[in-house]
Amino acid sequence: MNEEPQDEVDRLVAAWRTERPDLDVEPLQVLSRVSRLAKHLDRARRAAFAEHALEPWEFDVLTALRRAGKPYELSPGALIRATLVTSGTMTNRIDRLAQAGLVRRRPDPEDRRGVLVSLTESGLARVDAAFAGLLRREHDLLAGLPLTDQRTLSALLRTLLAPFDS
Amino acid sequence: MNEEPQDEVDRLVAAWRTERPDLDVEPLQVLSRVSRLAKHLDRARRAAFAEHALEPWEFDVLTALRRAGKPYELSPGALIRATLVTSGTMTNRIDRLAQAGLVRRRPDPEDRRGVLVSLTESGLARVDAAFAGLLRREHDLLAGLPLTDQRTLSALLRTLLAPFDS
DNA sequence: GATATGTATCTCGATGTCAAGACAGTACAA
DNA sequence: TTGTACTGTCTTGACATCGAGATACATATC
Repeated sequence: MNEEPQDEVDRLVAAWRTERPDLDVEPLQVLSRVSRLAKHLDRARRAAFAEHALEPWEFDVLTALRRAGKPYELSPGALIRATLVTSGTMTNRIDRLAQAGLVRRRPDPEDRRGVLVSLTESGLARVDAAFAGLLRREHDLLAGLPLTDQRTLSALLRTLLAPFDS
Repeated sequence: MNEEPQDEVDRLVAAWRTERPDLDVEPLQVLSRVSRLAKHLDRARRAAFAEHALEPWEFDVLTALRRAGKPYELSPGALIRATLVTSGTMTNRIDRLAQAGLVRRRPDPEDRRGVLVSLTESGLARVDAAFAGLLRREHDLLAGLPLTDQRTLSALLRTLLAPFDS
């Protein structure tokens, strides 16, 4: 009845079942794996971006602008919603990206409280190169999973994610 | 052929397909969802622990010790491997947990380079209470997913995770 | 038993993040 | 048109993390 552990979470769950047999630790099977996998993915992404001299936080902001399409321009507020960081963090990020010449800021002509942030030529080139590299790496990470399984997986994850994004 | 977007990742993927139709962005369907879900989970965990006056990083260390079973004692190296942080971070965490009276340090009698960290009475009580609370919350987060789907999901995630943990 | 290599932990400086709050401008209702 | 609540952005201070390097001890090889 007891399977061989195949990853750290199997070992973690087995340990809890020994220590706290009174608790239902089934949720960990899913959620601990999500957290641990995300941590590993962060590291892999960091390595992928290093080839293009980009930090993950820089990439996050630049891709949000890139996805917006021409003229690659969004407000700080829109960037905050896209990246799930606080406003203080975003101000700081935009400052440093502007200093690096990857984005530029201009006042929003329609709202005098507002600002608009856009990609520079250099920012556009860098994010396009880094994104292609990232996709190659991510493709390799998923190589062990048939496409039908990937589809199943993303559908199940979507169900969990939807309540947060609504 | 185009489905309605149901979460942020659906929108993100659709945007990429418009902007970069030359790239295969299928990997994002899985991996972006993992990252985004992990970010939301971090927030939910933070809220759950706040009820027990614990930070997530404190919980991570305390549960690793708790899972080890009596006498709830591990080396800093073992804690590093369990939590995926660097040695400098772990030293700092142990310092603060010791100061808070939740763990204690003693020299390893078998290796004079080493140290052993163990839960105090107070640390044990706190981690047990917080863990039970966390499981309740995580159970609720998964309530929308039938158990068979949860099993499918964890099996697929395990496949992705196994290479990292080997 | 001397030397070289490896392991365990800690120290230190730099950095990115968050939370709370300040401030300017907008929207809406009385 | 005046007040009130709200929105968008930025500032500040505290803090957890990382990476590189230092130190002490252990292990292997000759």
